[in-house]
Amino acid sequence: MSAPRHPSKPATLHDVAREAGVSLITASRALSKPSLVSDQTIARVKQAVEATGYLPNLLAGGLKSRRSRLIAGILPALSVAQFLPTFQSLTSALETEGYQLILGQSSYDPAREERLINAMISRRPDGLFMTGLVHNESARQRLAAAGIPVVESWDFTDRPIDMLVGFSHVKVGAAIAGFFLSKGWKHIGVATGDDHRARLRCEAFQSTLGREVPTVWVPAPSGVARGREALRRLLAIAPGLDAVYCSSDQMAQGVIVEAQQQGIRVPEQLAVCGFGDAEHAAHLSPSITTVGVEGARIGELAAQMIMDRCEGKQIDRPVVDLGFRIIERDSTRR
Amino acid sequence: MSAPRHPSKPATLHDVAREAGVSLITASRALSKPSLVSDQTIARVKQAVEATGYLPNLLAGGLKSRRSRLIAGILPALSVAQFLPTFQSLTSALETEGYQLILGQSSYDPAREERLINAMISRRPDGLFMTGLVHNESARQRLAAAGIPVVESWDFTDRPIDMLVGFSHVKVGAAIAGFFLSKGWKHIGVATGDDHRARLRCEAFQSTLGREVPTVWVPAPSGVARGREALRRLLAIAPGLDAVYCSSDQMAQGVIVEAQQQGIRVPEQLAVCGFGDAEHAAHLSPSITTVGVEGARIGELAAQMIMDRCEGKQIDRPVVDLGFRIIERDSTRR
DNA sequence: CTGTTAGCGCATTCAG
DNA sequence: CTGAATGCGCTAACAG
Repeated sequence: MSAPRHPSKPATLHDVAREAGVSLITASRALSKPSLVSDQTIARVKQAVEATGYLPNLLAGGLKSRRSRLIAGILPALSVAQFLPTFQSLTSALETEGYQLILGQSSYDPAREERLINAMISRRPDGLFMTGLVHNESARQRLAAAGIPVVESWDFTDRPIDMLVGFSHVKVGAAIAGFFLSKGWKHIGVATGDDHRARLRCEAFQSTLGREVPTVWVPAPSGVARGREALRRLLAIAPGLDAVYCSSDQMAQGVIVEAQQQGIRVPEQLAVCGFGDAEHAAHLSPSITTVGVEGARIGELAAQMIMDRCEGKQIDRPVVDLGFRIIERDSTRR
Repeated sequence: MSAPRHPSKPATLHDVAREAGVSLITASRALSKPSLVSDQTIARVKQAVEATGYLPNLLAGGLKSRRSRLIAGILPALSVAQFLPTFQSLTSALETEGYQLILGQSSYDPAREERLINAMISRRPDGLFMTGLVHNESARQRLAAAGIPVVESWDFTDRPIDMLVGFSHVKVGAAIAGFFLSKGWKHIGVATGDDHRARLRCEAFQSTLGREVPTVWVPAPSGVARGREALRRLLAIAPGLDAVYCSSDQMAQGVIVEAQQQGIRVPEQLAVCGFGDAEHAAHLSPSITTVGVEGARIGELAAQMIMDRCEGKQIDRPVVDLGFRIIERDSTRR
């Protein structure tokens, strides 16, 4: 059995000040604005910190200073590999400056997303990072009203709530279609997740092709198993298929495995293109043609923009289009 | 250019109370302890909340109530796929009860881990979730002194700081060795990450085999590219290799790809076993033999244990060994 | 069921 | 360079 523990109350700045023989505020300054305090006093205070085992209470400090040094970060789900580099670099960049990330998962559900945004605002974060755009109007207004820096990402619009770092999925879809057209492939299919951004790419892909092509939708987040399933379903409706665009590299991998399993040679008989340039894409056999996106850079830039704004700086380019590039590898070279 | 925004100050509970014509505390209770307030008053307060656009300030509430409803969660890096199901379920379970997770990345660095733990404690979280055990003695004491529920995970010891949900990597290593021995393979090699838990498995693997075997270490986190590199290095030092244990399924996949590339048939000429039962492991060709671990369950259970303790409940089983199982698939069937 | 009082731990005034 | 007073927004404790 494990019982609740009732430890002695943690030391407060008050205890430190008493131990050091200085006033509360001097202790406070010694720790957070040392330039205002004599070296001697700083030394005494630091010693008192050691002696008492003091750790500051950032909640209390934040209440008065209105700076929580907390940044909210919302993504659909941690299991979506695409966003990991973004959140990894975002979290790292924040940590080095003493900020921490509060994580929220919206599960691709707009209602949950709105509840989550409200819950986050209630924590008075100094900023908020959103994967995707906020479409819900009342959530947009709440965020605007909160008056904190907000970075939307992984998508594009000229009118973000506040700031944006991303790229256009419409352009991605069109570029992939252009690539497919340049190859002269005739029997094209699509295996795609059903989330908003994948839909944008898919629609642009088809409208650039100038026609509808056989398409299989799978629930996001799409994985290897979904990719295998998708190819089976695609072949059932389009037996002569010779090229597939997949909404993620995980799906693409599933499609490739399923093809090989069925004795269909990739790329000779079936060309496959993914999206996201996942870690493994370059190292499989065949290596996967995909769309490279600067996921880590998104997190880095967003962290910088949010923190700069927290320092009161102006942001020269509040809307950044990082673009993308098609990375041709073996899965489409024949 | 994007300038700092200066919005009208957000509504406080004070504003709500005035709008509703009740006292501050009544408004507070109407929102957080409705059973103590008449339905009529609740209705008036809720209306006032709508009218003012009020969102509670959980920082302020937490300061007084000593309940931040914040849980700290520390992992080596978000890019380590193994821990994703754990953090996904942890975050979800917490969110449904109004708790949020503060994320920290320790980068497999003990010094960073300690700084991170201190930074987290400064936020006065109601609980802390650790991936792995806390080995640093001063960090252990800090955590014990903080008096909050702490769950260590993804490893095993009889003497955790507070609570534990995990399994023994020593037993895993021994079990894999037993599996390899039962197969009668003679020319065994190891491709492993250099992190603490992978080391434990590797040592137990070799000591159960009763001898040292050719081993290639790669820096954690290990990925597909590292797996390919590892097999090349292994073959250089052990040309007759016929079975490899890999410390992750990503590594295993890399080993398999590299083998196929070199014309080595898996499993006929080279048996490959991974660890973690990643999503893709079952769906590749060949499917990957691996060690299944209840990653999502770890997060779920940990969330429950932490939240129960926050409610003052006793935890019947503060140390839970979830075990593991070897999942034999095609990559070792010959 | 409702209200009054007090204070969580700290940082921001203002004053020496 | 140091200090005293004040209050951030909210809830616990006690009273009606």
